[in-house]
Amino acid sequence: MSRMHNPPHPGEVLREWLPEGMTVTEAANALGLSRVTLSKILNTHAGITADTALRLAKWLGTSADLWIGMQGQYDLWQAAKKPRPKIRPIVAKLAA
Amino acid sequence: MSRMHNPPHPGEVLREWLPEGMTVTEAANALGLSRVTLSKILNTHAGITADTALRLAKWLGTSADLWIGMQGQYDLWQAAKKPRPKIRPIVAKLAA
DNA sequence: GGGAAGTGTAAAGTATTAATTAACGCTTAA
DNA sequence: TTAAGCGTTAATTAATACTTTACACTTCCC
Repeated sequence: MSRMHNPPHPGEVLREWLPEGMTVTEAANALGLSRVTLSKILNTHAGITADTALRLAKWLGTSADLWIGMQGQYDLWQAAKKPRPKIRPIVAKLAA
Repeated sequence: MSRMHNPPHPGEVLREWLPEGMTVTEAANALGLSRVTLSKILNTHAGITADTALRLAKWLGTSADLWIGMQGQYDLWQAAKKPRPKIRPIVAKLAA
């Protein structure tokens, strides 16, 4: 089902992965990103791209999937908040 | 693990969900998208956004997750093909 | 033959978003 | 007081999705 309400922004989660005492500047350098870009992500002002997910995976030893999946959940949740035209289900699913 | 090599573009998969005989034009109308946009998706010339995933979910009775996840896998695979600076793992994970 | 419908694609325009570098003001620690 | 780190803004560049309009092509049907 993959239910989840109000999934966290990936940046919040990434925060928890940064080793104690590591500066944002250091992390940005390690990832080959600018300090501004990483700061934006960590403060939920930018999202994680496929490219960034791959960098995080290499750096942290996680799957890239983890990050891209998290971003997807977040995006879906945000998009669901916005108005959208009513869409009629293609067929009334008749089970019985 | 979520391993997958060469994951299909979501548009290819969407193709299979369209009922026999339904025209692209009809499907686009049902989804509230322009014909051009849907055609691009089906021909793998555009991706599926969170908004589009929600429309597909409503229309087809699937989860939105399915589509956004598929797009994520596709994006990751494409991104992985491109060059990226070498990134040193943060710590050599010493298990023993 | 000739029209109508459906399709793929291209072009032009709008909007969003991620990325960069440079710069500013703030806080904290030496 | 200086230096480092941080968050944030601004200006720029680059993608990408989406729209409408338009064109060329095929297929089907009279």
